[in-house]
Amino acid sequence: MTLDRRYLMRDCATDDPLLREARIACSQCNLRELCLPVGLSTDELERLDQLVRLRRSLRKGEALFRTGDPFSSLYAIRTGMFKTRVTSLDGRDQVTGFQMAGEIVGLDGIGTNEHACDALALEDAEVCVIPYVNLTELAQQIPGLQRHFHRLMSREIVREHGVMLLLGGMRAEERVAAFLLNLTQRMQARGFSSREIVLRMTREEIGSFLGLKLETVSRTFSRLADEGLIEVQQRHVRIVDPEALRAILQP
Amino acid sequence: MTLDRRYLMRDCATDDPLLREARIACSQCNLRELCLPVGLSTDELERLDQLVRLRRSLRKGEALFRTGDPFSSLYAIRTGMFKTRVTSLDGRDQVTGFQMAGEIVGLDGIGTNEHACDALALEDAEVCVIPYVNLTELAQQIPGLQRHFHRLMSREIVREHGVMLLLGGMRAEERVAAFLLNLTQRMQARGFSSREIVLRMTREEIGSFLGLKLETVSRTFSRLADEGLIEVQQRHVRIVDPEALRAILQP
DNA sequence: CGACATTTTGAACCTGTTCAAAAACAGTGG
DNA sequence: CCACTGTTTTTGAACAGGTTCAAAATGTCG
Repeated sequence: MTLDRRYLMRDCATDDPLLREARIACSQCNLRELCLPVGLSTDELERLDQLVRLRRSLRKGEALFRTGDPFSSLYAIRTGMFKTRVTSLDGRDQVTGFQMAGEIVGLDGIGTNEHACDALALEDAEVCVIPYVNLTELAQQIPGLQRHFHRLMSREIVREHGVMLLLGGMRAEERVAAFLLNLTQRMQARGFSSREIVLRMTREEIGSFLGLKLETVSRTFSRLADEGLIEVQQRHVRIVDPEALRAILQP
Repeated sequence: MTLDRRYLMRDCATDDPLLREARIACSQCNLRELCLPVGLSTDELERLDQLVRLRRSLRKGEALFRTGDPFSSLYAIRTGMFKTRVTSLDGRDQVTGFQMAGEIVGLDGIGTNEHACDALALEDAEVCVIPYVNLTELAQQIPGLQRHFHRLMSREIVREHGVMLLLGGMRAEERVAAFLLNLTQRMQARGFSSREIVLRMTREEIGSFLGLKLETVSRTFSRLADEGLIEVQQRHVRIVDPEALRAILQP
């Protein structure tokens, strides 16, 4: 499952209209081992191609959808990183996750037919549009797709359990270590170095995700750097001692 | 949608074997407006009856499933309250939710075919066993059921977003207020008083859910009681001033 | 009734927050 | 290309909310 790194890194910003036809089919996509097509037969994959016909390009900062938007589609991220966030009645907000290539966003909208969070592009990005009704129709015919879709949602639930564990009990240093390790792990699964990270989000966004203030995130980075576990230069983070970082999580 | 309160409160502890045949069909169940059957036609409901043929009784403290258990079924809670919790590598655990009648547990297992959390009965309880493969087969034939099942999972994701918001940013008093209001709301939807709560969990379990220590939970209860917002006698909580409680969440 | 678990309350402590200011950086337009 | 403006990041010092440790009170169950 080695992916073509150059392809993933290619410049995906375009001046094209908001929506345009998909030029690359799921069956040809090099994210197919990570994305919706996982486990489908060649035959089934071709039927999936029929479904995912639209792409959408976003500029940095643009919203893929916002809380209250009518729900119609899921989105598979092709390039770029997103954040999802919820906002409480009194205006405080909480980043609920950072999503990258091959991951699906929009599942929150199925429950009420309205999106329940904002999804914002942290950099120029491109997504495949998966109309939900078409997906369910197809899933009705392809049990494997049905099953995979359920798995996807279940994994999202389990991922959130992990975040709750982090937010509920860990201290700042543990949260930051868990965050970095999680990022490297996911980058690695996409064929990138497991040591070099380029953060696409601000300290404040990291803090919001981790339940910390931005100053605490910054200080924790500095401390980990002082101790020689990482090297930090703005948004470039180099994991110097992954083992020590892991050790923070298993005292 | 008023439910028969006496029925919900009935003593459900039995000396029956672990599993036994369901005597009450989904189509007859007075939780049908809350549970899996929501929105199904009479005809479809009868097919659901075929699927949910087993019941399981649990004693207080017993596990419905544990992390690592092979996943085979979802469970619809008929009576009794449950908690779900995850445990980190170093043994700390986090309560991820409290579930009550009409709610579905076990969705965490779909992703990996193994349960990813523990589900424990906080009191004597009874659940309907919903074999997952049968459910998906039926969902394949009944689009409405398929849709409803997706909604169920999506709502769980959104619920967890709310918990993340709570854990990430709220202070102790807000967390406790949110917890109490959420409980009353759910009790009310089940035909109970929205003012009287009997907590089925310890202060420690509440604390674990809210990301607080048990002492903090206790102190916060005491403070809210001093201020006249609630009355606390051990596990009996009476909401004296619901508006003031809500006001805590919208400063 | 007695043993054990749960809850309450107090006081000292600590981690992360708040407020503030300087430094580094990014984007803009001349 | 550089200067300029606004944003992001770093760091310091005082502060506060929640934790920790401890002990008493209350409740529960055999």
